[in-house]
Amino acid sequence: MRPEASILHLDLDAFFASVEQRDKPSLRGKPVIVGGISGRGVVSTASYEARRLGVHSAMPTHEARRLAPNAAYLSGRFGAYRVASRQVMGILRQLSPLVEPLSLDEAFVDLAAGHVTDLSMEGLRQLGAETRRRVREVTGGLAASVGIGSSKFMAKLACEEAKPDGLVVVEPGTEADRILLLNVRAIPGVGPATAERLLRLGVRTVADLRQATPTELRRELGNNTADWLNDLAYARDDRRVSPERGAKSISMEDTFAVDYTKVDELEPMAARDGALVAQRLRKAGLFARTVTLKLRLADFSIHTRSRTLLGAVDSDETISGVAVSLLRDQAYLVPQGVRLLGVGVSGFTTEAQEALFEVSAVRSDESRVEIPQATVRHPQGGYRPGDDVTHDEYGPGWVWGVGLDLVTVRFETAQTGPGPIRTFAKTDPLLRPTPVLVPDDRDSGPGWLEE
DNA sequence: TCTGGGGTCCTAGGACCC
DNA sequence: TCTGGGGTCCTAGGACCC
Repeated sequence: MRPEASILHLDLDAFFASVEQRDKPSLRGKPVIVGGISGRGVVSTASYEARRLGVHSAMPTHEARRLAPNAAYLSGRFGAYRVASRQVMGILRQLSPLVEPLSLDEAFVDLAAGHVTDLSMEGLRQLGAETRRRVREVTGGLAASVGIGSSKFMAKLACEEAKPDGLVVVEPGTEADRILLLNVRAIPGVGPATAERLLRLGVRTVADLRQATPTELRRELGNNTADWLNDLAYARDDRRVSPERGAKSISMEDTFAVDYTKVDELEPMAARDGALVAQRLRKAGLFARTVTLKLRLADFSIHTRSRTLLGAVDSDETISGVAVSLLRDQAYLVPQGVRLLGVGVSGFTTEAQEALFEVSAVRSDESRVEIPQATVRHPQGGYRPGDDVTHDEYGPGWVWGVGLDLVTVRFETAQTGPGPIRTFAKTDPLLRPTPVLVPDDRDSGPGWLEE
């Protein structure tokens, strides 16, 4: 905790859904849901109109469809989200070089390390308002909420309080009183499991937390969590804003439309995900020593196997080979039904340390597995709801609906106002996906998130 | 037609080393 | 000879976040 309120937290409101409403005028003021739109998908972001119907992030999409049958269901356009994110981070970096992005739509800023000199309450309110105004202007209309306080904890809570589309500055000295009535679930880092344990101690609110004895907290939660919670109960938090933390792992996973029960069917998936991960690794200029294979079974249990190699690698063949080998180690689980398979790498270095015998060990020990093309990821091929398309006659639009052979397009853009709908054959030579404007994405961060 | 796809951090036990 | 302690690396699982 600092003597002055010099940490700012910014969060874009209903980020993905807001970008969609910005670029699709006919969706403004309507419920919009971005997320997995297939049978086993979940909601990533719901617009505020959809939230009013009871839809929220992490909710299974089929449930959302029941609550909001008339909402627009979109897969998401990550290129567009990255562009907006980059614009916002740019605005924040003008306040201070110390910007810590937490995801595409959220960041901390250390104002004391920057060019901001007036840290008075009035000065901070102006700064917050101006930042929100700039975000709206530069991104073409996106709403951001801002919280400012004397620690990361207070700034984040203030931002939460400010939503939607608001600003809260917490006056230094008032922190400990302000949080007394908060439910412990409002503390970032306290999830369902920790809340449940706390409840067993009769702890519901921050005030209850102060009443609990350190001994019983430690017994129930372990020393680390107990001490950390005890500090937060009095709003003590001196975590620094640390920008540019390099990635520690890269992974890819897929939930299947139906469960798989045979290892042979899963091997190509493991190989493909391994190759995709290797591709991203090379793009980032990294090498990895550890490969992890993850399975989620029909009963939703998660099982991981990892192997750390003697050297750091980045080739499709090695990573795929290890992934397949790890899958074979887990083969005994497969008959229970596998609903998700994932491959991840970690233990990064910036130089190759490929130990040759390891590669050959993988090759000789494992029969070669053919690596299918990445396009398998979207087996329906081509068009997904919400995607940008261009028609030679009608111009730019977006995919409104996809049928067996047909695709329905709404011709409108951020600038046009609501536009007309037309249906085409998927194979129509005049229609094609609009090339995505992806910023070169060294600092792209996690790809998929809810707001 | 129950429950995504990224990530981060922590814990705990065993191997191994000094 | 009858019992150490610290540190690091590795693995598996779990909690949590957006």
